[in-house]
Amino acid sequence: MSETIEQKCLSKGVKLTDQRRIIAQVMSQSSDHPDVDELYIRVSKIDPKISIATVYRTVKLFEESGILTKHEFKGGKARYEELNEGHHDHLIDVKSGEIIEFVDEEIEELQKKVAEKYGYTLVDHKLELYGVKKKS
Amino acid sequence: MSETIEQKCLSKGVKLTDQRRIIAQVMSQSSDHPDVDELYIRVSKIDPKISIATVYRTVKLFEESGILTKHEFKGGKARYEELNEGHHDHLIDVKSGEIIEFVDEEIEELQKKVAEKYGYTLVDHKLELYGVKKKS
DNA sequence: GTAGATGCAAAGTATTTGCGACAAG
DNA sequence: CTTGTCGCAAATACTTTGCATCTAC
Repeated sequence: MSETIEQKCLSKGVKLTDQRRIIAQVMSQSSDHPDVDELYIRVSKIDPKISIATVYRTVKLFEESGILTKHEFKGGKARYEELNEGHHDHLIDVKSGEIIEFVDEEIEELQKKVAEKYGYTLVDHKLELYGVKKKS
Repeated sequence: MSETIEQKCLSKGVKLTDQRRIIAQVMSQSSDHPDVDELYIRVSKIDPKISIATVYRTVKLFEESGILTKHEFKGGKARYEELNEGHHDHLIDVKSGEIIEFVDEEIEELQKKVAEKYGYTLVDHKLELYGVKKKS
């Protein structure tokens, strides 16, 4: 287990409020990739007085602080995920919406090479695979 | 040169109106990846009476008909591009916003393999590289 | 004590839709 | 003719913001 979100807030100078603590806790416990509405529903169960504006403000702040990462998958709302040391990409089941995380070093390397080829240094990338489950 | 957008409309049974013809023409002549606002500005120069609702309806229709393809790059509005036989991905200059199209067969292959590995058939994918230009 | 965070409601964006008038096939 | 399209404005969906109040440090 790496640093908790609370520890990250401290080390990055992000003030810790009750609301932020709750949002951090919910995100840590979410292994899916909730959108803001879903996150709001989950935090509301812990503290019903939290407003959706605070949830929006907090995910944005956490994203800027490198605590969460934002995904904009096809045709939907922005979804968030805790950012850990291990980078990964996503394989999305187009039928069920299920998301599988994967890492492929070979692809990562090739991406860098492609950027180099055009005279760029890769600073970020987005790879999403959309698939249908095979009959087995 | 492959089929024109107008030809594609005919073969796909999409009714051709003046507005659609103009939008098709503008998209054909656009080598960048305009968003709806930008597209609206361009078509308005040809026919100022076209409404933005029609532009939205048309790009959606063209997308569903496989004539245009939609991109949702980071933190921006949806942008459209004419869909040709040649598939490609995008390398985006994070400073200037410039977009470079590229193809890398090796990456394409690896993507299929990754999907297979998890028991999926790849139906679509999205690969965007974000980079900064190297000093030369 | 003070700078920054919160809740609320109002304001912004981007996009979609209902409807009566109109045009393509 | 008849079905589908257009323009308009209103509606929707998601996200941001102004402001008065409150809270972490």
